Amino acid sequence: MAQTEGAEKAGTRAEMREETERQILDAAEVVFAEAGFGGATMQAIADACGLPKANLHYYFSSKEKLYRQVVERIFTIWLEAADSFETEAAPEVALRRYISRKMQLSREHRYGSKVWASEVMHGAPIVQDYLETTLRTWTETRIAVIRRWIDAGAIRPVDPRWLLYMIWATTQHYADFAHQIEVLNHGALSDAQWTEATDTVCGIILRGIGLNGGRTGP
Amino acid sequence: MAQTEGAEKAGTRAEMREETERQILDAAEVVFAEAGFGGATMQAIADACGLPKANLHYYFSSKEKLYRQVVERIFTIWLEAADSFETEAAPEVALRRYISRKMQLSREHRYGSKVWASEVMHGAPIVQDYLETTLRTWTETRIAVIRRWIDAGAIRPVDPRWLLYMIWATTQHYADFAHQIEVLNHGALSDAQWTEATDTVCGIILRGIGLNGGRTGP
DNA sequence: GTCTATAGATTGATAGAC
DNA sequence: GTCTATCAATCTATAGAC
Repeated sequence: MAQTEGAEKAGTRAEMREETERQILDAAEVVFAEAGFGGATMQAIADACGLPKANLHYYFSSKEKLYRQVVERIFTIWLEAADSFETEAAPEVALRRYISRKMQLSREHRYGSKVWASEVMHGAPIVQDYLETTLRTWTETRIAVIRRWIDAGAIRPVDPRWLLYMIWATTQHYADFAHQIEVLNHGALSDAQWTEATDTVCGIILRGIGLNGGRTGP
Repeated sequence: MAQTEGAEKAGTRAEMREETERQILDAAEVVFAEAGFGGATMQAIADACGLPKANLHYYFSSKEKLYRQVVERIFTIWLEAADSFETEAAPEVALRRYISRKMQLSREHRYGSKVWASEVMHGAPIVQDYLETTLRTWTETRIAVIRRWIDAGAIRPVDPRWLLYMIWATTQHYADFAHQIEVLNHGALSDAQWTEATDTVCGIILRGIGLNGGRTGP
C-alpha cells in the first residue's frame, strides 16, 4: 500500500521505483517537448503525472538531471533505429528500411523527437558529447558505406552527408512540425497518409540518387 | 546627444526609434533562438544589445509582444522567399530557384529559422492564425501548380504536400540543426560546401520527381 | 527617452511531518 | 516513500528620478 495509486501490478520495491521513474520521464518528455527546457516547470511535469512536485526531486535530484535522462532515453531509441541502416544490404533495401523506420519513429515518438530537436537547436548544452562521439562515429561508418555504393556504381555520386541530412530532416519534420502539418491537413494524418508519405519520401530519395524508387518496373 | 551610443547617423526622432527597435529585435531573435521563449530573459536580451532592461519595456510593452514582433518579422522574410516559387515557370526552374532561395535563407537567417521552428514545435501559440490563413493559402496555390505539372506529365505523380514538406524540412534543417551539422563537419560549412549541398538537394529532389536534376546531358 | 531601484509573482529546491 | 509548507533566487514589469 506504499503506492498511492494502484499503479499496475506493483512487484518488488525496485520494480515500483522503476515504474514511478518511467511515469515521470513520460510526463517530462511531453512537457519538455511542448514548452522547451526553459519553459517547462517542475510543477507542470508533476501535474502531468499526478504526483506532488517534491516527489520529482526525490527521484531526480534536479530539473537538469531529469531533462538529461529524458534526452538520453530518446538518444537510445534513435540509435536503435539507426541500426536499421544495414551496412550489408543493397542500397534500395538499406535506405528504404532506414527511411521507413525513421518515419515510424516520427509517428510513435513525436515528443521525443521534439525534445531532441530543441536540444540540438539550442546548441546541445547537455548532449554535446553524444554528438562528438556516438553520432559522429555512426555517421562516419554510414558515409563509408554510401561511398562504397558510389564507387561500385550502384548509386549516383552524391556527397553522403547531404543525403543523410536530407533523410534526417525529412523524416523528423513529420514529428517536429507535426502541428503545422496537421493545420495544413485539417487534422492528423491517417494511416493511409502516413504510408503514402513514407512511400513518397522513399521514392523521391531513391530515384533522386539513381535507383529505381518504385517497387515495380522501370 | 539623446542617444547614449553613437548609433549610426541618427536622423529624425522616428528614425532613431526605428533604429533602436531594430537593435532590440536583432538581439531578441538570437536570444529567443538560443534559449527558447521560456528560457530567454529580458535581461539577456538587454545585455545582448547593450541597453538597460527597462528600455526594452519602453519600446515593447511585454516579453510576449517583443517575441511576437520577432516571429512576425521572420514570417515576412519567409513569405518573400516563398514568392521565389514562380507559378508560371517550368518545374525545373521554379523548384531549383525556390530550393536555392530557401538554402540561402537558412544560411543568412539561422536564428530566425530557429525561432520559427521553436514556435511551430510548441504548437504555434503566437502565430496559429498565420498558419491557418497566409501559410495555408500559399500552400494550396502551390499544390495546385504542382498538380498541373503532374497532369501535364511534366513530373512524376507525387502528392504535392509530401514534396513541399521535404523541401521545407531539408532546407530548414541546415539552419535549425546547424550546430549538429557543424559538429559532424568539424566546423562551419564553407562557401563551396553550401553550394555543393544546395546542388545536391536540388539534384536529388528534381531527379526524384522525374526531372533531369543535373544541368547537363541526360 | 534613459536609467536605477524595486515591487509582485513564479520557480527550483528543501525541510520535516507522516 | 509520500506529502505539505516554505525558503531563496530569479523573473517580468513598473515607478520615479534625471
